[in-house]
Amino acid sequence: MPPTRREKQHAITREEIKQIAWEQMRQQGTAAISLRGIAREMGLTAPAIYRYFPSRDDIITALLMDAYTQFGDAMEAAAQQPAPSIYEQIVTIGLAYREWAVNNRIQYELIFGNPIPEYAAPAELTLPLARRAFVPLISAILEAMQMSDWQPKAHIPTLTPRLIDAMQPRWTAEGVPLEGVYLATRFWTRVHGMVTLELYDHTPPLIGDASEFYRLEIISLLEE
Amino acid sequence: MPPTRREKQHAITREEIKQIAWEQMRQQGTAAISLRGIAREMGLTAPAIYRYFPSRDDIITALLMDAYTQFGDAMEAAAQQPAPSIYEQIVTIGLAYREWAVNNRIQYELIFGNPIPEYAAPAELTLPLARRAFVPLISAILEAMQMSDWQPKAHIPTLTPRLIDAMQPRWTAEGVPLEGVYLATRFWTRVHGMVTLELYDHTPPLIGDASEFYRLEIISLLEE
DNA sequence: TGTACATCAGTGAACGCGCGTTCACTGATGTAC
DNA sequence: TGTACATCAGTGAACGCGCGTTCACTGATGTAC
Repeated sequence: MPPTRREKQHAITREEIKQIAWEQMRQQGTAAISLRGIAREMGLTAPAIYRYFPSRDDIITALLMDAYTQFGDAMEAAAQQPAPSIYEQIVTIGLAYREWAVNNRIQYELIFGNPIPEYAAPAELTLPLARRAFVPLISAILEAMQMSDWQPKAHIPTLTPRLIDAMQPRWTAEGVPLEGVYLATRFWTRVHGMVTLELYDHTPPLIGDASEFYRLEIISLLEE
Repeated sequence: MPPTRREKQHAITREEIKQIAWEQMRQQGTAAISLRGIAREMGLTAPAIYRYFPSRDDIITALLMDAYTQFGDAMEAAAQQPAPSIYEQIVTIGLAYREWAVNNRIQYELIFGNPIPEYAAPAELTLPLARRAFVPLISAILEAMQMSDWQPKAHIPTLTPRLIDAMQPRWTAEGVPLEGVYLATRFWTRVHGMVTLELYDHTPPLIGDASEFYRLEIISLLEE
């Protein structure tokens, strides 16, 4: 059956609550979300919010899931952009990662920044969304590794026995080559470092143009 | 004049307040520091704390300055360790960076993590300490760059006009080569990415042994 | 088309809690003679 | 060495604020006949 007018209105108000919650986080940090504050902003009393969310923590969970979904959408869209080579496709994904983070700062912070005190995300809801968001990057890297003429292959350090022992139990069942995991982790840690230091305004004073620095680094990441 | 007994006791209690504040942050996140909570933990009433700090924000500032000082000490100690080559000295500093962060998680979080809502660090106090902490790394990199046979030189991407334009106004007065700034920023962003993702438990599930992964990356960072 | 009833959005008061800060005070510790 | 006084640590009550959540309720909107 189609949604009734009441159901539509309900969905609209839910959306409005989430938008105001994001605005609060934007202004005061992710931990500053407050149910009473949202109600105040909407011209409602606090208990009214309970018509739309069973508790404050459920609002946070909804925001987190939306953030992951949007992030995953952005990654998938980047992976689907036509690229002349798998090499350039990885660059596209890398650039899209920063692009999304810069344009959705607070969402990025909620996902990867400090956890909110007293709040624990329900893994069964967020983990699948988190996995989905990283699939495009990982499969692009795995695909690239299968090409015999791909440069970076030579630059992956020889994995030490100690690291192999630590990685093996996690990945043999999945049938993923350890070098692929290593490379994906390398990619992610570098990208994440640049993005967070840019968002928290640590690198811009150093290099002025964080976007251009990022671009050069992403390219050189694959030329190594 | 030497400190009196009262002054000594005063300093001890100040120290105790800071220790309990760290413990609070450790358990609930950096934003969870509470003056009343500290007093409660010490078996005092809240106003008693005002004998030792003029306000809650001054406690945070004291913690932040201690954190920067300890961080700087660790960096300087690493730079002073004898190393067979400047290359290995940079590796030592890189390893010391992670070592300090892992052993002083909450201090690292306070310095580089989400800002605390409603709190702004007084730049005139923290900035000099922040600068000092990065001097050892930057001078090591600059020193290494002057060696004609140093490998990484070839792997710094050619800086684009756009990036040069953005960097130049910040550094020409200092007399520092832009490639050095680029390389130091690269080093820091990579190190920071690995460390934060390890601390927030994002990479350990992927690679099992974050310490070993870090070591390989630091080495390959300089071999590139 | 009009009426009777159920559903739902939102209110207002209250609960119990925690927060940073101010203020007038008590009582112990240290200092000067 | 003993006394008078100043200094300082810490108390207890209060201020005004904000928080999430529960509860009995009003009044509007939608539904069934």
